[in-house]
Amino acid sequence: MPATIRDVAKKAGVGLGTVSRVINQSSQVREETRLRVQKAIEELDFHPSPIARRLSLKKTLTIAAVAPFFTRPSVVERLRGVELTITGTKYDLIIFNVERQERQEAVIDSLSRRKRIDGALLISLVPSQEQLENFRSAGIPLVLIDVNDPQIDSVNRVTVDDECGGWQATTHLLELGHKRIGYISDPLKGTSAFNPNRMRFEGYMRALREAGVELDERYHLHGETSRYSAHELAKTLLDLSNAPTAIFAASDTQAIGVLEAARERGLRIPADLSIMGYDDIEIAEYLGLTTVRQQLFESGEHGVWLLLKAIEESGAPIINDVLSTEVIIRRTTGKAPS
Amino acid sequence: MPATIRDVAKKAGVGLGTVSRVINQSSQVREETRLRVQKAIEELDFHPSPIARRLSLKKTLTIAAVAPFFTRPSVVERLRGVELTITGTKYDLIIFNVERQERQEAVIDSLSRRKRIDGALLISLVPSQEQLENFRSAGIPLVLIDVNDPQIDSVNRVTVDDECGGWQATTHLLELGHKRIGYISDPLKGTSAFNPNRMRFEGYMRALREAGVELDERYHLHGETSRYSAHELAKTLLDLSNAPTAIFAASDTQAIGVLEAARERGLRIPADLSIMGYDDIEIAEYLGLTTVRQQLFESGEHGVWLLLKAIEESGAPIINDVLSTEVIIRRTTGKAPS
DNA sequence: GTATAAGATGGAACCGGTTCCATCTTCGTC
DNA sequence: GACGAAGATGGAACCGGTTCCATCTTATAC
Repeated sequence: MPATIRDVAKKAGVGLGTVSRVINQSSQVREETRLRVQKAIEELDFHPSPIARRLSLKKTLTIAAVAPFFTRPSVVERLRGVELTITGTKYDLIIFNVERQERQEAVIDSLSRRKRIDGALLISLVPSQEQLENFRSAGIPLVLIDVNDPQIDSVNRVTVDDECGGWQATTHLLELGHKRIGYISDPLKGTSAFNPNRMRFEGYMRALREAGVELDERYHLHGETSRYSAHELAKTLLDLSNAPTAIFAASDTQAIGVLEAARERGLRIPADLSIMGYDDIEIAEYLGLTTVRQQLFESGEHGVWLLLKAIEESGAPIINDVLSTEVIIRRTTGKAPS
Repeated sequence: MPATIRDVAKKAGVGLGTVSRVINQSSQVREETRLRVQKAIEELDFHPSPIARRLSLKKTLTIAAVAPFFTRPSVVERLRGVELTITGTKYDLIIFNVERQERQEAVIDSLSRRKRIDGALLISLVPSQEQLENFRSAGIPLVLIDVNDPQIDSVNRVTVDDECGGWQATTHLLELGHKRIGYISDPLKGTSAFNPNRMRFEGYMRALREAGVELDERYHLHGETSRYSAHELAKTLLDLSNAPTAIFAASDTQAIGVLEAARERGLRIPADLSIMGYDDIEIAEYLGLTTVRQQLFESGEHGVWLLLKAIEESGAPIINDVLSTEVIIRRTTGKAPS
């Protein structure tokens, strides 16, 4: 039977209030008493029960992270940031994997019920207005990571400046002398209002505009997210008269499809065609893919900071923390063919 | 203020014991009373506090999974199995990421302190004898996933039949007509006693023996786990007089190094050289790498089953659950050159 | 109608902490 | 040395469930 605070009190010959004060580093204890209690704690190998503390504090000291954990490597990296940051705080982290819509609803509903968690992080998931309202009325602070929907307001968020990312990628290609730059992405107008692709595309356009390059509608193609779809779209681009000399894909996965199409056409990379991805997933390094890196790990870290602040300071302001992006230059981009 | 069980009791005009019985589906309640309580629960939107329940039950209803979460994609897949299986039970899952030795110690020590968790899953991590002893003396059931150390005994485990995997891979190559089959792996005798490579190698040898193929010592090379090291080792193999016509690498990561070496030497794959990996990581599919798939998801699933059994039936026997492997044939293996 | 067993119910005590308030010490001041 | 303020301490009450036991109801048998 593990020792309780009362056992310690008895052994040290003090009241239980005093033991509690020692555990919680209260300054209200005389040094001499503190040592005596400390000694009893060690002799009994006493460890306070986190559950009893939670009940008495009326806090769960638990934070939930909800994410489509395994579908995208980027999410794992974000979670790594979350996990590492929570360690060293007094909070426990419960991770929920959400691969399907119905599970998302079930998980979020169960979390917004009172008394299970002190706060939640939603990663790469778009909650409905109703779900947001449930959290609000339950008084559970929320932080969204990687959810850029402008409709979602008055919720703490950590987002990436995708417009800037699109601009950086395009500018990198422009600086290499490319004028005909293709763009392949997911559909810009989907049922989901959450669309980082829209922002990347805006950045792409701004870069071209700033460089005084004329826009050519034929260069922008949109299909589903898969590599296969990107593969087909890339072939369409390469078959154009005046085909692009560079292609910017809105994700590394799609860039891989483009790489395959180029290989199929016998194009040398980057001599004949430059290719840029977006995300810097693990395979990117192996493939030597030039890409745009988001601060994934840091997004998790910042998310936890925001959440802890929201939990501990009830009047904390709502923050939208926008992280910057960075071009990672590898072997798939080079000077434009002259 | 959320409703408590006492509020419900008052509202329904019953004692609190009765409410508790209704919540816990005890049969000891008259149907009529049950309905009355049910109604009060709904009207008050009452949800029992998991924390109070835990304190009173003296159970944490929490399970920990400890894993080097992000270093290997295979671990993520195992965790997926764990997470999905725990959902739907009454337990919460806390995940700990362990990337360094010192963190492993800190995490495991803190977990084996009483009263934090009801059970733990250690994934792809080798605990010390002392750590095992700590769990045992704290009465916390343990399941090891992907830890094949024969020294570790009397602990529930989910392992993979690596000997069989090695045998299957080698047999696949033998069936394609290869006689000179190289083998590249991590060092077989490391400081860590945990060595699936050893078993894979045993399987490789058994397959050769059974096929009546003579062993050639020069074909077995060992280096560190990286792709770069495998790259170098592969070149050594390919430079042999009587070079192997097939190479079996003990991991997909190492197989990628072999692929690079083959490309560097201008070898056609699989016409000139067949290559097999092990693990079936995500990139393997993209590269068309023939490999050996372990039941990763299932290993997580089985791990949870074993753990729950150990938690709920105190006399449950120790089990070592060995999962089988499967060869995934893709494009890097083919008939031996004649 | 009564005796008895079986079933349903109420609530005190408990799980192991925290906190607040009353009480007791200690110390500085004149 | 007396007095008041500040500091230290003890412990009851509480957090919100579960469980056990005593009590009350109902069903069954004769």
